Amino acid sequence: MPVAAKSARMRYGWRMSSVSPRSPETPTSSVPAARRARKKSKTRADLLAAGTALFASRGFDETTTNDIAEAADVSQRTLFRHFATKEALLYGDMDEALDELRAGLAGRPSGEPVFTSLRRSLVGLAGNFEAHREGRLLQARLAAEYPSVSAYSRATVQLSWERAIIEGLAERLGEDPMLDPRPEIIAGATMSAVRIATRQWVASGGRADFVALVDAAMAVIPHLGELDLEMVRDSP
Amino acid sequence: MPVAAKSARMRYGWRMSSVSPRSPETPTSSVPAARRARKKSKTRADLLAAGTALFASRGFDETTTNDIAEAADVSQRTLFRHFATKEALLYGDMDEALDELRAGLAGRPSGEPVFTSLRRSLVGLAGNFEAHREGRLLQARLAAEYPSVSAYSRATVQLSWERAIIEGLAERLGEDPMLDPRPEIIAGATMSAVRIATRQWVASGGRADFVALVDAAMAVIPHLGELDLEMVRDSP
DNA sequence: TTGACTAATGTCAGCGACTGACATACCATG
DNA sequence: CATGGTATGTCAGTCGCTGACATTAGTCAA
Repeated sequence: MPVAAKSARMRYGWRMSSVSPRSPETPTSSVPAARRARKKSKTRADLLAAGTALFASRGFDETTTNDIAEAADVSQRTLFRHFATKEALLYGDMDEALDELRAGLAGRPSGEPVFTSLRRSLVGLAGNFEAHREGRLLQARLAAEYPSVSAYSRATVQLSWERAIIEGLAERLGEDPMLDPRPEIIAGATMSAVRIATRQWVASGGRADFVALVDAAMAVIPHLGELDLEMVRDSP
Repeated sequence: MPVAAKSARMRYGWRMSSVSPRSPETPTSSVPAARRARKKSKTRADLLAAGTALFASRGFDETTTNDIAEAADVSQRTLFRHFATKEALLYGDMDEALDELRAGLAGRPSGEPVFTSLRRSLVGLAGNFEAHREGRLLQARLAAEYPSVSAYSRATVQLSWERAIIEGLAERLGEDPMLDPRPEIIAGATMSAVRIATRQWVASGGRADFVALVDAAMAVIPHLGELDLEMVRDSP
């Protein structure tokens, strides 16, 4: 029961391309010259599995990178060749989610209203969360307990989503995101919506409907302007 | 010229209350029993000054915490008693900005429209930036160059502002921020506006009018709803 | 003034994330 | 099979950061 961990680390975490395990072509035959890639993928997958298991049972700070490497039967050095940081290892399966988000945004029909496109794209993210419920819940719980995990989530994982949204929206709007502030502003509001939805989803133990939660939070964005007229809070 | 630093560290950074240097009561007399506090403040100030100077001349990763401690003529252990992390030392003068933001929000008249309150409160932040131009520019430049600094800025500094805004808005709206998503959504959009404004301000070398920049970015928030109707981007 | 009390600092040993350098094993390819 | 490149192992080292304990020095009451 590490009391909100008094310490922890974090580095950024980008780079490291190495394609995710994915389906190795076809179980057999086809392209026989891929053993090397398959072994590499396996090493990565082993590390991911070992890390997840240890983090879940012991906690984040309580697990050393050496523990993980040994559990995966590789050297610590190999671990750090696959993952830039300990945190990156915890979020090692997040690339797919990013891809789905990007693809979702890019795939929306041209004439569709912006917020509709955004909401529909987030369905992809939501689906990914439900498809990896246990892993996502673990990540969320560790982020709630360990500051370094929380920081990594915000500064790396969520930032990558935000950037994907900014680029996707700018593309749809046909504007340069460095000149038109709207994509970035919308992305900021959207990330808040995603955090709200995630928090509620985690609180429900992953049983709530993620899509509905995101939609509910997203729904308030277009109505923010109405608040500008309200003269709230007359002291009772 | 560290090429976007290949490595760096970060921990969270909260805790550590120790009041900022502020005015030590009165130059003389008054409360003579405060030498201890003054010395502590001086140590902190020395560390801050040493850190700033070294970071500016050598870079962030290129400066060790030991370098800073020695430059300030204290032990490394003392440095870490004053600042939880190396990054927290770089942002050691940011508390004032947070206080101004909080106070600004709390001090706005009750009947004032929400966005007006927010914009006026951000004037405090802007003023703080202009009052500490060199320091803020250094922080921004280091954040652009070193991932660990950027991560800390996002995950700690900006998060504290965001929380202040959420709490301030919830208070004004008389709502529980855990039930009403609007404060958090607005805060997310606002933080994007602040980042946009900061980026432009830094690009201008700190010469642009920060208040005007924030206002310009904030101005689009109430009009986000209009985007929902647009059917943009008909391929040319 | 003196003598406890305690807050601030120093010292030291150590943990653990991460890295560079070099060696080795192994798959790929002509 | 020879050649080459890539994934991995080994090892030593850096650096941020921490716990434990000793020391210094304001503080405050008698």
